[in-house]
Amino acid sequence: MRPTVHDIAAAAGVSLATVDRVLNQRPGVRHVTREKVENAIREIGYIRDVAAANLAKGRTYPLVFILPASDNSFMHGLNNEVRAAAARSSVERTDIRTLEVPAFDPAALVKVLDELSEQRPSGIALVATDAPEVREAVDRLVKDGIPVVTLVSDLTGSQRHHYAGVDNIAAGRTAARLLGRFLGGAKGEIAVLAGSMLVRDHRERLEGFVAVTAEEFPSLSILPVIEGRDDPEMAHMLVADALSKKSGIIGVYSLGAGNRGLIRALKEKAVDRSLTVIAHELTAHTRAALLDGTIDAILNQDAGHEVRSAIRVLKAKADGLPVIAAQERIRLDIFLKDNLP
Amino acid sequence: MRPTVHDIAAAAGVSLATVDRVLNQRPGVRHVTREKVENAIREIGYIRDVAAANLAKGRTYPLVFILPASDNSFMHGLNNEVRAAAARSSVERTDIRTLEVPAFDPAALVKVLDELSEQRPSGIALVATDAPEVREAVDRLVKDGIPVVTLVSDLTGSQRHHYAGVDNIAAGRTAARLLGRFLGGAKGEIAVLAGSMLVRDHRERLEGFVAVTAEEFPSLSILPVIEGRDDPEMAHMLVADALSKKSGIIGVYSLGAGNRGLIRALKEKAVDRSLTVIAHELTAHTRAALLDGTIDAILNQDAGHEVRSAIRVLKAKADGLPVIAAQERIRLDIFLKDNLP
DNA sequence: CCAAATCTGATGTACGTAAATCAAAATTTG
DNA sequence: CAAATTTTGATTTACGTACATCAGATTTGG
Repeated sequence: MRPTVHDIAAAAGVSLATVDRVLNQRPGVRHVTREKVENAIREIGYIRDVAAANLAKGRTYPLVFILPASDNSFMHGLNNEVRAAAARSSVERTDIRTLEVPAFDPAALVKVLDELSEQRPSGIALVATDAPEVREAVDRLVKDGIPVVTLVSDLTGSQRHHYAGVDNIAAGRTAARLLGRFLGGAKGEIAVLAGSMLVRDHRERLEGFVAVTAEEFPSLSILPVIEGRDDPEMAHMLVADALSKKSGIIGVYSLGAGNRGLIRALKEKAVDRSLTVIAHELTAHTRAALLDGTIDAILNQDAGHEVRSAIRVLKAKADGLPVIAAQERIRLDIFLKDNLP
Repeated sequence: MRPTVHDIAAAAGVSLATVDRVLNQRPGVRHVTREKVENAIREIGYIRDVAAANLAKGRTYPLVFILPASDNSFMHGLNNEVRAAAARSSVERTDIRTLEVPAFDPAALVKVLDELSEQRPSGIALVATDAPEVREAVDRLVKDGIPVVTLVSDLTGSQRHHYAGVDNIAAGRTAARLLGRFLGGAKGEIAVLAGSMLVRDHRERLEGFVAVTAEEFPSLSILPVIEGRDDPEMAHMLVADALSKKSGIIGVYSLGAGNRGLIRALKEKAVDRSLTVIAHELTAHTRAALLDGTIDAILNQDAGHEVRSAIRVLKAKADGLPVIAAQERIRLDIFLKDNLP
């Protein structure tokens, strides 16, 4: 049988009330007594029954998700997953609130973060915009003892407790190797479509992609990055233009959102050419394009896993509990035609 | 606030005791009264607080994992993950026992399953051997109300509640497409190394592999399957032999275990040839081979996820709770050099 | 219509922890 | 050394559910 608070009291030779004071760091316990209790806890290997504790406390975990107000499939999907998690709130004792902030706007994000520090939620998950002032705001929250996890896009150098997202450098490298291998040593140009070089995840994907292409596939040359702002219309225009002008393009890497426009451009301009195309994020559009052969592979991060992982980690941190690292690692999904979910 | 049993009692105009009798399907409630209570439950949207219920019951979930006594890295890994889960037992209220049965031995498996039906554990997870008598034994357990999930290898046609493993046909198809694309239209022979055609997962992988190769890469011809019994020594011998005799081999698909032997054979016999190799299961050996270029891609199923998923599902089924389907889907990991964990 | 059988209500205890109250003991301070 | 202060103990209630007991009510069969 698992030891209880009573066992601690007996082992330490103190009363239940004192054990409670120590466990919940309430004042009114002499240093020596506190140590006696702490030793007893260690010796008998007591683990707090979180379920019982939460029941007694009537505890819920107020969590806040801060998402960018971007109008693309991926962010919609992410939003849906947060909503789905919120629907499970009563069972999971969470109370999830979503805040939308303008995309690519560090100041707005900082403002929201600072306001949250007043309300002291049990935890905060945010899609980070990579800027020094955001880093500082996050560090302030962490210093205040509020668990913070970054979602999808990390904030390197900050004190955030955890990052629930994929390794974007690895993603870019993987894309490069897939593209290189699929092209089988052919010589030609590669077009790269990104959202914006101002977001860290896109920069990292590009970095990885360029590195592996240069190292291992020297016959491929990467054209200057096309920045489509994750906007289908813009992506369509820019890609169509590039395909018209450059006849040497044999491959495309789309590392951001706005793939709807890319796919349209490919269908218009490249029916006769056999381009090899790798894109990010599995959506209805990219899925169809993968199935009809317009796209050759899709790299994906599972928004549902990211959201659930963020919640698990935030709850664990709020309770000072350990997390299962392997479980919280967000994997890069590689989809070919054959292994679509 | 979330409704409680008291709210049901008030809403239905009955006593707490009657509500309890209905909720826990105890006898002594007239049909009309039962319906009144059930309606109230539905109307106020009552959800049982599982944590409180488990606390009151002092409930633990005795779970049994039945694993084949195979001496390969994957099964060792699976075993370790079960042990790791068992170590978390006190926190998760589980009581996990592992039973080892001889591999590929339906009779032994059936015997164990039938014995378990006496002990009535909260749930059973098994690596299924594909045979009619096993199917029947599983169906008997399910009929008895014991939750059963298959692990790694499914038991199609049985009544098992869930399968915690990858889609092996999709895995085979994916391997074929990767291999075909990596080979870029070259003409030649493909060697396939399997454990045994008596296990369903291997059969399915082969089936998927053959289908896609035939459909989409007609320039590749698949040699008769080499059955290495998941044994490194045997695999080494057979593969070395094949490589010596067949100079037309340009690719290898290893769909089972025993990759240690395969890798050794490749290093001995194919240093001068540029073979494209795809293997299953990420182990220390295959990882090293991927990094040094001996293997080009690894398809993997994450044993840790499979075990944790099986536990979650078994607990949920034992409580009659729903599962998050997307969360329990075991994904096929594709590893290249660049996205290794 | 009455006894027997069946159903329902009222009540109390338990699970492991949190949190509060009040009394008693120990310690510190003047 | 007494008073003030701090520390500790004892006890109670609560969280939401499970489960048992016993008394009272209702229904059923003869």
